[in-house]
Amino acid sequence: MLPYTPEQGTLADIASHRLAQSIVTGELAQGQKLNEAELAERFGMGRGPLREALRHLEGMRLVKRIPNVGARVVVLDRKTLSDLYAVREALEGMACRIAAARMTDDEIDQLRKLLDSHEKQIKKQGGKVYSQKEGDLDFHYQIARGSRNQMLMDLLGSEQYQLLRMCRYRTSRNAERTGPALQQHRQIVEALAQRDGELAEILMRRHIQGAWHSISAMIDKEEA
Amino acid sequence: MLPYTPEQGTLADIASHRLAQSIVTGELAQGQKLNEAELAERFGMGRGPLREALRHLEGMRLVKRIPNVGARVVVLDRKTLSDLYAVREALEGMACRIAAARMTDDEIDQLRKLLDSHEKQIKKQGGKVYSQKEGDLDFHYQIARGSRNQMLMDLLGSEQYQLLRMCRYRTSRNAERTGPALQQHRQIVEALAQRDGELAEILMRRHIQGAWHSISAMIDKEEA
DNA sequence: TTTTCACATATTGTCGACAATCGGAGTTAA
DNA sequence: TTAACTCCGATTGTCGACAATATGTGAAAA
Repeated sequence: MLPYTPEQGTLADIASHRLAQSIVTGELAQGQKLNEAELAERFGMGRGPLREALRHLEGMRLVKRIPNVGARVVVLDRKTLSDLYAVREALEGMACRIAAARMTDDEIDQLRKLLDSHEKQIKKQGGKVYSQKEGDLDFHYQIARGSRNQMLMDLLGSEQYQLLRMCRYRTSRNAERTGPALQQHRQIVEALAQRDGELAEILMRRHIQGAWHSISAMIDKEEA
Repeated sequence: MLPYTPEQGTLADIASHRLAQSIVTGELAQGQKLNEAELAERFGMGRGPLREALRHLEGMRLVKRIPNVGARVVVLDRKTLSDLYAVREALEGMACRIAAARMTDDEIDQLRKLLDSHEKQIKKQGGKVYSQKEGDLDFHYQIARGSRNQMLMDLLGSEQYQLLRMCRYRTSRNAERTGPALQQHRQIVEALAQRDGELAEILMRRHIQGAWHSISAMIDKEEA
C-alpha cells in the first residue's frame, strides 16, 4: 500500500513509519507536542532511534523542531494547504505530460483496472471511504511513476504524499466528490492512452484545482 | 548567504551544515563512504549528533543510507541531474508566474540591483566565478521568495538549492555561459516588472533549459 | 585455480546515564 | 495588581559502552 515497506530495518525506521502513520491519521493531533521519552517508551525503544526518526520526519516536513524546545506535529493551516495544492498542480501536471510519452500500454491498462476496482468500491457504497482515498492516492502515485523521473517520484511519493494523506484524513467527511473525481481520472487515463500529454496535463491540473476548491470550501464551513 | 544560519544550535545542526558544505563543494567526493566514527572525531562530537545529521542530510537527499551498511554521498549522474532540471523547470516557472503577480515594485527593483552587482563582478573579470554563481542562485531564490509560497521556497531554497550548488561546483569550469545567463535574467526581471507572469514563466523555463543543455554538454565532454 | 566456509575485524545500531537548557510556579518588590 | 526574579522540575542534548551486523581475509575442499 505504502511506497516503502513498513516495519522492518532499524528501530529509527520503524519509529519514523509509525509516527508518520499516527500523524497522517490524526491520532497525533496537529500542533501536538512530541515528547521523546514518552514516545520512546510507547514504541519500546531508546530515545536515540526516536530522535533520529524525528529528524527524518522533520526532513519530510511532518514535524517542526525547535532546538532545546522539542518537536511538534506540523499544522496544516489554510495557507499551507493552498501552497501545497499549487505545487502539486505544477508537479502532477508535469508528471502527466511526461507520463503520456513514457508509460507503456500495459501500465495504462493497469491504471484502467485500478479505476475499475475504484468504481466498484464506490458503488458498493460510500462506507469504505478510507480505502477509496488510498486508491485515489495510488492513482496519482502510479502516474508519477510513469514519468520515470525519480526526483518527481520522491517529491510526490514520499513527501507530499504524506502531507496529502494527512489532509485527506482531516477532510475525510466529504464523500460527495468521489463521483466527479473518478470521472476526471478516467478522462486523464484516456488522454494518456492517446498519448496526448498536453491534454493530460490540463486535465490533471483542472482535477487538482477542483480538489482544492472542494477542500477550501470545507475549511470555510469548518471555521464557521 | 545561505538561507539558514550557519554554525549555531545543536551539534547535530552544526554537523549537518558542515557536512552539507563539504558535500556541495566536493571536498567529500560523490559516492564517498561516510564513516560515522571518523567524522564524529573530526567534528569533535559523539556519534549520536552525527547520526542525526546524517538522517537530516538523507532527508535533503544529499546522502544515501543503507541500513546496517552506512551512508554515502549521493551520486549526481546524468539521469539524476536531468530529472532535477526537469523538476526545477516546472517549479521555478511556476514561481515566476506567481511572483509576477505578488512581488512588490520594491522587490523587483532590488532584483535589478542584484543583477547590476552581478554584472560588475563579471566585468571585473571571470576570476571570481564562485561568488557569481552564488549570486545566480540568490537571484533564483529571490524569485521563489516572491511567489510567497512557503512550500515552493522550501523545495527550491533548502533542498534543491543544495543539489544545485553541488552541481554548480562540479561543473564550475564553464564561465562562458554567464553572459547569456545574465541577459536572460534581465529579460525575466523586465517581464516581472510588466507583471506579465505568462512571459516570465516562459523565459524562466527557457533559461533553465539552456542551463541544462550547457551542463549536459559538459558532462558529455567530461565522459569523453 | 576456483569456490566456499569460517573467523576476525571494522562499522553500524542501541541503550542507559549524565549534562545543559527551557518553562513555569512561586516569591518579592515597585 | 503587575512586573521581574529565582529556583525547581521537566525535557532535550550529548556521551561512552555494549550488542548486532556486515565486510574482508585466509584456509580448506572441489
